[in-house]
Amino acid sequence: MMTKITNYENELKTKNLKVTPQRVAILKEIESSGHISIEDIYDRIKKTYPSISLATVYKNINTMQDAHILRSVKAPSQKQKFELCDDKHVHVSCQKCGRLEDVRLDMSEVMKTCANETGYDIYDVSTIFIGICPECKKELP
Amino acid sequence: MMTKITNYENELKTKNLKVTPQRVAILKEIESSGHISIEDIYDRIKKTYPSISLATVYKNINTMQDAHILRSVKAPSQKQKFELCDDKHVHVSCQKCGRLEDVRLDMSEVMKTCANETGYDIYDVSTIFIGICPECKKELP
DNA sequence: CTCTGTGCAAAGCGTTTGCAAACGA
DNA sequence: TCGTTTGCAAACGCTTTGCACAGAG
Repeated sequence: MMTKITNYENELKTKNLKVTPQRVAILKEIESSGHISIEDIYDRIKKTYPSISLATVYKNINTMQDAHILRSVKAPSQKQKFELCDDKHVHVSCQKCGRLEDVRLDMSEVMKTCANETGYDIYDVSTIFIGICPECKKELP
Repeated sequence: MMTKITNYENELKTKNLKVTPQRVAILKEIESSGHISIEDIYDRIKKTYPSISLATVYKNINTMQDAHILRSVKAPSQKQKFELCDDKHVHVSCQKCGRLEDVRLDMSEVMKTCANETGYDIYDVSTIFIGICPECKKELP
């Protein structure tokens, strides 16, 4: 079975990016959390890699976004978070507690409809459902 | 026929917000443009209302967002923009030229599916399709 | 009259940049 | 070795805040 490290290495090499411990650490944090903010990535990596700089995290997030390895998710009134591009899913955000969850929901039909209506070539879609999660519902009047 | 001004007044009064010329001007700019950034709102209003302050625009955008009169739209690698909450539509963004367009596309079925799968009460959805617009397609290899 | 909203200037914060040293290929 | 990446510190730009005054209800 292929290890994750090897996958990250291939992913980076394919895009002509060098494989550095910082980049691998960032990708590991993003994968293990699903979606995570820059500050949280930095805080977590610093525990095992104290010399890493916040600027390095920023630079790498930008580089890897440009290379379509990562993408950003932004729920209303929350920090930008990042996730791996190969995760095909939508998001649901609780307006009350702020949690952000992944939902396996196929958007390919809607993408086709949008392409037909607009004449655009559609190759991605970012979807965030806004609502109240089951836990918060219990606590409401 | 009811004027727009009256609508804005009612909208604000219903939410216990005072009707000020600044707020009405902001709402007018957002409505006429569909979606617009804070800086653009400020620049346009200043032409007819030179004394308005950027801080006032920020404060009002936040207040009216909290009151669910406005909502924000954020396409990847672009500034936050704002639109009226009563506009039910999705967005399509061209990755090449950056334009953002509205698309009348009904998401209510997808919202139901999401609610069923997650147990959330879903009351809104933010959708941005990413692609290449017809004009930019012509210029590509 | 009272409380909310406005304008200004300053502070705050997240993000980017420039540069020399370190590192990957 | 050569081009890329890192870390640091300073700079930047967007957003928020505090306060005195003005304005809406």
